[in-house]
Formats: sequence, structure tokens, C-alpha cells
Amino acid sequence: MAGYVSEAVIRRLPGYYRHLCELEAMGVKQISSQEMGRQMHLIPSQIRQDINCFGGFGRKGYGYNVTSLRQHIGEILGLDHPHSVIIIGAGSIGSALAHYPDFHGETFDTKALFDIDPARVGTNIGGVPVYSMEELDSYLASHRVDIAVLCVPKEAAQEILNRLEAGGVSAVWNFAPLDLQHETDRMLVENVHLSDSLRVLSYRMAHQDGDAPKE
Amino acid sequence: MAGYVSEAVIRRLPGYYRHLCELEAMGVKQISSQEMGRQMHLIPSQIRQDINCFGGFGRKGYGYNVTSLRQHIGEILGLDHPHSVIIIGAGSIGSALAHYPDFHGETFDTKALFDIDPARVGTNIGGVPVYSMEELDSYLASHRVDIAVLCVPKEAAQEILNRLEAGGVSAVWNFAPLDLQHETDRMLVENVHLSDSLRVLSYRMAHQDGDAPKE
DNA sequence: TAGATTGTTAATCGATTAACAATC
DNA sequence: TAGATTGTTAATCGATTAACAATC
Repeated sequence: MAGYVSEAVIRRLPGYYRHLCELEAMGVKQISSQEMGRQMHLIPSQIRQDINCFGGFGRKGYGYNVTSLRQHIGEILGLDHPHSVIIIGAGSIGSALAHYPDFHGETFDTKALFDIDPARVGTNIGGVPVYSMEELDSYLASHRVDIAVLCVPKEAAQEILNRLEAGGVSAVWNFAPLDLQHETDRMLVENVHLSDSLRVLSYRMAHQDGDAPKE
Repeated sequence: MAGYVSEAVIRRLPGYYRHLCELEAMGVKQISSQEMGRQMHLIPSQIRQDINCFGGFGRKGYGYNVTSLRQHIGEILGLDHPHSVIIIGAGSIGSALAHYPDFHGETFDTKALFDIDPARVGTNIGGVPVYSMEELDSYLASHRVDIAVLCVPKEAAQEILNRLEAGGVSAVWNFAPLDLQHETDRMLVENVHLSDSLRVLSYRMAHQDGDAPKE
């Protein structure tokens, strides 16, 4: 029962969470896996299988209580406790994330931004103070940082990763276009790879309506 | 031979493309699936299997020519021809993407930004002119748009999606936090779901070092 | 030629789907 | 009770990995 949970299941959890939040906001109290499957375009038995990796949160003959299931999945995702966040790189993406409402909530709270550009240092972006990159190590020495968001050019990524690791950062959310997950085993890394997602879209455009990829 | 290509293979293609670009930049001329597997942390036979969905681009006893394979995969991804792009929503994410260098190249070229805020209309963000949302439909009537990047609040997304579809847009790159892929079948949609990615990271932080997800 | 490495078929493994007994 | 729906086991399906003949 103590469970290995497959990557596929983990990646579906945020979708369930999002959907349950919406149902809750709409005042829906109860839902069956069948109805939820219809709404999310998933097969009911997959939903039950996924949820049961973590426990039996439903009631036979009734279905699931929306709020209770939302809370359970929130806890499973670790959204029930706070994470301190810093953003490295105050370029356009870093600045955009500093404005992101999700990053100024109870779950994720952005404490600082770091940048090499002296013109930005000392300013305030979306309410977040911008520090010099030179201050990073001393900042890490005196503050607990759960998540560092990496928004620097890929040339700078590796060196910064080492400093984050040395500074005891738990996890990195990486926006630089390179795979960092294998570069470290003391820190968790999640790669975003925005351009990969765009290229997948481009692939589909090139191959839609039965264009055979091979002649 | 005319091939169905699985989702899993498609999602790995951008990774191959990125890696081959890097090898090319480093002046590497030739590579075997074994060496590439070592570098990318993939199994050689998977790389060969993936590539062979599209054709035999290698040479027995030699491996692959880096430039040639990079070009082939680039074509497969549709990166060899131009895509016109518009961005809907000039908030922080929309603006950040307007500054994104990839969006001002030969493959992806950003032509216009649309926003409801009158203060932004008429300005220029990253060299891209900002138009009023009211001008969207007439713009679509007179310009071919390949990709619309959706960076609006989720409440506004559905109505705009309908207008994009009516205007003949081919594909949508969706940054709004809702699943749009099933809402349309005439347009292709790729959902980014940034917050899902962050939540997966949060999940891993909560369950690392053998924390059993189930007691 | 001998060595290397592909392209491809076959074997394995894991994830998805179906089925159904338990039970609310 | 009868109907509904879960939790879970079993069956199916598809993706990954291994093996190897072909051949550069």
C-alpha cells in the first residue's frame, strides 16, 4: 500500500485540483468519477485509480465530496503549507513571475529577486525587492529558501545552480532552456521549457488532418 | 510506414532538437545513439526508435550526422517555415512573451498585441504594437494569423477563443489556467499551465526521500 | 576485413481500461 | 430494499527496452 506513484499520475493531480477548485467555486458539493470524467474528458476508472494511489476519499454509492477531495489533493500536492520563493533574473520572464498573483499568496510567497543589472538592483518589481546577484550567497546563508525560480540565460544557469545548491535551496523551477534535472541530486528541479511546448504546437500544425509524418 | 506517432515521442522531439543544436554549436559533426543517450540520459534504443518514426536518418556503423539530423527534426517540428503570431493580453506574461527573442525570429514572428486597457493601446511592447481588443476581429479578417498566444484571465478566455476560431486562427498557445483543448476542434490548442508545473514541483518536495504518499 | 552502429522485430514492462464484488 | 458508485483486481493495450541481422 505504501506507494510508488507513477509520473503519469503525478502530472494529472494538478488538473484534478484545478477542476475541483472550480466545482467548489460553483457550489457543487458532490461528484462521481463518472460525472467528473465526462467534464474532464477522462475515463472514470482512471480517476478512481489515480485517487486511490493516495487513499479512499470517496463513499460507495455516493461519490466524492468536492471540498474534501479538493483539500486532500491540495495536501498531497503540498499546497497546504507555505513555500518561500526567490526569483533569479529580473528580465521579462522573471519580472512577469514577480507579478504573478499565485506567487504572493499563502502557499507561495516571493521574498526576493536577484539580478546582475545594477540599474535594477534596489528597485521593486511587483512588490518584490531586487538584490544584486552578489548578495545571493549571503541571502541564502541567512534565509530559508524553498524554491528558486531560475530565469537567467542558459549560459549563467549552471553556475547559479551550484550556488543555490551550496546555499541549501530545496528546489528549482527552471525556465532556462536546458535540462537541469540530472545536474543535481540534492535539489529537486522542474524544467518548464516554454519553447518545447511551442514547438510541440508547431509540430501539430505541420502534421494535422492526417498528414502522415512518414511517406 | 505512414505513421501514427505517439504523444510520448512527439513530446521528446523538442529535447532532441535542443540537444542537437547544442552539439552543432559545439562543432560536433557526428554522434551515435549510444553517446547521445549517455548525454541526454535516455536509452539508445529509444532514441533510434523515436527517430525512426520519421525515417532512417542515420548510417549503419557511423551514427548520425548532427547537422543533418538537427535539420530533419527541425522540419518535422515545422521550424523550417515561418509562423505569424499575435499575443492576446498585454499583462505581465503577454508583455514578457513580446520580449521573448524566439518570438522575433524567422520561425515565429510576433505581429501584434491586443489588450483591453486603453492606457496600453497605441503603445509598443518589445517592438510589437498594442491594439485594442475591439480591433481583434477586423485584424483577423485582414491578416493571416498562425498562432494566437492567449494571456488573459480565465474568465475572458472562452469568449476570445470563439473570436479566434471565427477569425480563422490555426492554433492557440494557451497560458490561461484552464483546459481549452477540448473546447474546439477546428483549432489546435496547446495548454501551458505554468501553475501545474509548479504544483508538481511542490508535490515532489512533499514526497521526496521516500515519504510514502500512503501510510 | 573487423568493428561499430543502425533499423527493426521481438520481449518486457507499465499504464490504462474494464469488470465486479463490496457497500453506502 | 434497489440503485449507485466506490475500491480493487484482472485484462488489455501501448510504450519502452532488448536483441540482432543488415550493412557501412
